[in-house]
Amino acid sequence: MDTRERLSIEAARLFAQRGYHGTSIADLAAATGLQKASVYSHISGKEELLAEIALAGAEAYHEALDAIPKDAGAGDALRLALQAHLRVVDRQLDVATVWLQEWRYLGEAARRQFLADRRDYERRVTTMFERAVAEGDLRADLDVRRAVLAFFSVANWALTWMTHEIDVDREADAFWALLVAGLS
Amino acid sequence: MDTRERLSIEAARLFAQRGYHGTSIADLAAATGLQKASVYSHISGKEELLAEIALAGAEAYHEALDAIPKDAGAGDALRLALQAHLRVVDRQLDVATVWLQEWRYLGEAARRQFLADRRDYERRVTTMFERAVAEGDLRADLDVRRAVLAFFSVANWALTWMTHEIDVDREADAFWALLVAGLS
DNA sequence: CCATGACGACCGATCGGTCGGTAGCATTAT
DNA sequence: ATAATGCTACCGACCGATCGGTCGTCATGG
Repeated sequence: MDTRERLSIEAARLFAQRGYHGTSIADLAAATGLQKASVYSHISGKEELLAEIALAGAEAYHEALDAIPKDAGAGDALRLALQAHLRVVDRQLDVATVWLQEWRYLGEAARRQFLADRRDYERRVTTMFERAVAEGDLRADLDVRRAVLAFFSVANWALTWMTHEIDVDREADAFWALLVAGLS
Repeated sequence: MDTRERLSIEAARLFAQRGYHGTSIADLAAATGLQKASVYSHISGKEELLAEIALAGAEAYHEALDAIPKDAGAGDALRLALQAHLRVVDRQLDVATVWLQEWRYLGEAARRQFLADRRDYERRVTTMFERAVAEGDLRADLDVRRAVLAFFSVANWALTWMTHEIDVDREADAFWALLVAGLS
């Protein structure tokens, strides 16, 4: 693995653990076994790393949605979407953490890109809910806005309880079943 | 309002907005119209403010639960608990944000206290779920652990969409109804 | 008269970032 | 085949700015 890639990975780890402002370039250099000055042979500044990680998060979520079979039923596609989201959280926990918590420290340009990507992602899931209602897989009188919020609530809160011991796909299925069937 | 209280309020606002490490004592002094040195007439250090705000969050959540009538049915008590939580988010958005996002920068002692308070809070809600199942207000085969996680997912994700235009109690009721009835 | 709170000046440490220089290696010219 | 060249990654030393925090002083009001 080349040095540039190691910098990204270690930066994601440190940003997720100590926060963007709580991580210094000296910390990052130490974590990669470099001197501070050497870090700047690979990056133009600290914020470049944050932007890169945040956009990598968006890409991961979008790609996870892309992998859902096009011929899946609308209801089942949502179950797979929750699986896809939780898989990203599990396999790229640091990136997902930065994506959720540290994006607000992005500069103007990168922040705009981030928000656009996130809005697209939410839009795709919203469309899936609308399809599921239209196809009769979900209640006809469903409040789609709140349903989408509930979906992302569960999906994003997973950051706080996710561990590698968990069977992610099973867990996602169980949560989806709970949401679909209701508590009563 | 005395100076010490203004410091707490402005600190919560700044910590919520820019993060703990992204907020300097100079920022806080400017926000309260003081000189940096004067801030230290009221606090012993930056971390004291973070600890105070984090513990204030815990207190707010616990008090909100306390206000639920003891004679409410177990199922209805959970609806009221979601109301109570969302009311804290709405009325003390800054404190709730720090409680959720910035607590990890607490020192050892304060962190332990924070985690204990949060565990107690989760325990109280878990007990309410168990009662609701026992009393037949929720499904007998309910997976309580996942149900509690779903509850806190929705409750805590509210930070991201809460605005003062929203009728909090109605919103909480609508979300609770959605969780109880399910998506299908 | 004295306790409190505000203040300007200052502290050592660390921040993000820059500088000139060099070791190592591949490409090219002789 | 060898010497000169160019390039990349790395480094120690350093930059001005800012960090959290301290000091001695002074004004004010009970």
